[in-house]
Amino acid sequence: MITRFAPSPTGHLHIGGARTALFNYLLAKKENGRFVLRIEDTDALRSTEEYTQSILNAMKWLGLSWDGEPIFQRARSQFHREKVLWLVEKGLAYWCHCKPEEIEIGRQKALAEGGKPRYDGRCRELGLGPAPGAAVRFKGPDFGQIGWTDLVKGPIAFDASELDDLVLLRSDDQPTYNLAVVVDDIDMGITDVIRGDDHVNNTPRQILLYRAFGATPPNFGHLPMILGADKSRLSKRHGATSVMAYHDLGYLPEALVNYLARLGWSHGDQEIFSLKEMEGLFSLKNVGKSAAVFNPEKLDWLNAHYLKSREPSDVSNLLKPFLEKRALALPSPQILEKIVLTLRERSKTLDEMAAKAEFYLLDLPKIDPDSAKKLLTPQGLSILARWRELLKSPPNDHGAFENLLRNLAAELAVKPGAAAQPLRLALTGVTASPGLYEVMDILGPQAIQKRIDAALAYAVG
RNA sequence: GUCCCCAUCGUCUAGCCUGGUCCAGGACACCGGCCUUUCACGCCGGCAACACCGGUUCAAAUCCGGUUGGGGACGCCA
Repeated sequence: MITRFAPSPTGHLHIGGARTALFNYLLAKKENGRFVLRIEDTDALRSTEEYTQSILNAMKWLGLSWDGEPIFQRARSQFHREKVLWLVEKGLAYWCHCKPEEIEIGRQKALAEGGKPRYDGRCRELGLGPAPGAAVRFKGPDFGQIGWTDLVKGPIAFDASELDDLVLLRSDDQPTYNLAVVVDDIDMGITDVIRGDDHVNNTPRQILLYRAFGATPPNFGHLPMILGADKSRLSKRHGATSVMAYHDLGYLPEALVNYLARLGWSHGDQEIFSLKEMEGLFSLKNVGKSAAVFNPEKLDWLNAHYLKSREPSDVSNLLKPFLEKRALALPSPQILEKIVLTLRERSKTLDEMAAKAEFYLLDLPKIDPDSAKKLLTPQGLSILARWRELLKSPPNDHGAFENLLRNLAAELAVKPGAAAQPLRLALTGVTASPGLYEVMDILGPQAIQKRIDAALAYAVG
């Protein structure tokens, strides 16, 4: 089995493309086949080197390694051209001298009259030859059915009369998508073409081309679209759509891969899958037929899960760029790991974790004014003053702090929570934070005193 | 408009092929509770769906037909 992912470098790798790539990758792995990458850069105007690199990077980040070197389609245009000419020679394609503008007018008219816009084939039997501005069209059948058993959707059939004679070679001598895809898929020995739903309409045309070339068509499988919350096709206005945008937001590749896989595919009730595990489990039989809505909350949940289950040292390293982006000084690896340990159950993304880490890394935390108003009251300040005394020598384990807190609460006749909050505000600047013992363990005795002093001064000032 | 595809909780889905074990299971989200120095995490519990109509059958989420709704395609883009 040989599968392929064939993106056109006219944009960054997006969510939909990534899932297509993932399913092709998974299928090849499951069947011990090959997964190849082909860059469809035949649209010279819109294809760029930057996008090509961006797509390759995104694939690597996701862990979707391909076999062999990527194939660049543009480099093969001469080969494609020869194949077109061969078709003309065999009488399976013909030169068309129609002006694109004229055809466009006919198309608009047909659409306006409620019909299906299609080329009328007027140059078909004219026996025209090459000429400036001429294109080559495929000579399709006039009747009959073209069908296949789709790997995900089951039997699909089109009437030949629905298909017009598609252009194979543009008037600028460049091969078109449908031609290049078929020629390359044959040449590369692709056995299974797994792609987006939006290609179903191309499939009968491509099957016809396979036949014209005397080749057996591969298996086709069309994956349902991914939709936004409003059920329309996922696009920029639904938020981040490029894979690397999720990287920048602080998502882990395994979370995104896991999420994308479950968008359409399932294996019973299981929700958590590693890429390796899916490689053994994947099957197109378990891919649904209907479109799926992209749900960022579930992605968040998965990301939080992986943030918690990955090695803290790994997470520390991944977190560094996000801290740097916030211009925060990096602590020692040991301290950073401790910080991660206190934050990973409270963060959905690395970026959120970096934001939450700020109070540790700043010289003094930013005191939230509203919380200060509530907590740095005369009573709060006296509690804080007591803490200042008590913490001259900070507790050296969780139990010791627990005792300190309970004793103080008893002495002041308040609940432990009430005794703790002023200290929390002094140390972290906010009222919701990791456990106070863990925070103090990370800050160390000097910073503790400094922060308490600053909080006492804050209230006074 | 024409053609193609799709239709189970708000969302992702299991079940559908091989009808009864489904007054429909899991997950996210949401709501309640427990735990608790705050917030989270975790644990426990709850809310919530077979689009509609007809047919086949002793029996339909499951099979068939239609309706409605949604998506996609209709390029000398890919």
